[in-house]
Amino acid sequence: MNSIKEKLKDSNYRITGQRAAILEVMMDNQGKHLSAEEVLYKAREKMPNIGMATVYRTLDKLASIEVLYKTMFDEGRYRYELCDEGMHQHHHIICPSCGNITEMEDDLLNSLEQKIESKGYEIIDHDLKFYAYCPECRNKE
Amino acid sequence: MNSIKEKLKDSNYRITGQRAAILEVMMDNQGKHLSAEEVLYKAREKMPNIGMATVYRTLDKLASIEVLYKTMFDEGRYRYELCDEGMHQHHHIICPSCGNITEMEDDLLNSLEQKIESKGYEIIDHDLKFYAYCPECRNKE
DNA sequence: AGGAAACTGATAATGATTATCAATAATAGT
DNA sequence: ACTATTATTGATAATCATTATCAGTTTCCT
Ligand SMILES: [Mn+2]
Ligand SMILES: [Mn+2]
Ligand SMILES: [Zn+2]
Ligand SMILES: [Zn+2]
Repeated sequence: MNSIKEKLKDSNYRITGQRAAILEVMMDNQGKHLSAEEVLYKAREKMPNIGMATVYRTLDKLASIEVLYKTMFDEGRYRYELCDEGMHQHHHIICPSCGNITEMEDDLLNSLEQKIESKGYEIIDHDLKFYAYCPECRNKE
Repeated sequence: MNSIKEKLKDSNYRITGQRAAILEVMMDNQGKHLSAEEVLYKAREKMPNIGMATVYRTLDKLASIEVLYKTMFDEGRYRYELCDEGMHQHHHIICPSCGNITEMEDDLLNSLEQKIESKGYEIIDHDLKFYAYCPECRNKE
């Protein structure tokens, strides 16, 4: 949280009550993937007058300084979650039947990344989604 | 193209002039990632009265029977391309500086997929994007 | 050919995100 | 603490991609 405030200051971003509230929401919900609307409602519990535009602006700013990931899980809206400290984004497994999202902590993309870097690219991050029926949904068949 | 028509019939989809035109556009542009709007304009060269709604409907139908991939490259709109026959979607490398998209033919996700399947999932497909500065953009620094 | 069912284009509606702008609040320097 | 500068805010309107509606048309099976 301290390093987050430093990141904000480094980018000339001021620390306002609204931003603190949104950060709190994201930290209270680690592991979840929240939409902007969900963040708005949760933030209003701490700060009733916060507006939608501020939520969007803040989420985007926090994503731009790598405090949050901003991911689209194929439903036409972005979802946000706290970044993993110091590593690339973890992978997601999405069940096309029930919609549940599971996380995968292992990276295991080294051979692919080596191949890409050997062609002269400089990798910043990656985004890997698996579409897979989850064990529960498979049992229902 | 024959197997595509069979896939359409199997799903009770009729083969109309509009759909043929859209399929032609996608085949004329293999390797490209077209937005619905781009498909509309190219399809109108073959069939001037085709409407936007038909393009959206057709692209979605073709994606649902695995003739097309529908992918969002973080610009707020979907893009479509012909599927690779009989294999999972290839990977994409996106340059955050110039926006160019490169393809990667190697799959190389076996160890990850094994791990997921050993937990009881049934993998349908995956979607892997690398964000990486391309060789050209790196030279400009 | 005949008829059920699928399809079409024009248009309106939706829904997420972004832009605008006047009022307010956070910081840096005194 | 006071002030000037500059960033930020909330309300609102605007944008833009995608979907829904619906009456008229086309496909395709028998
Ligand atoms: Mn996650
Ligand atoms: Mn591709
Ligand atoms: Zn499931
Ligand atoms: Zn580039």
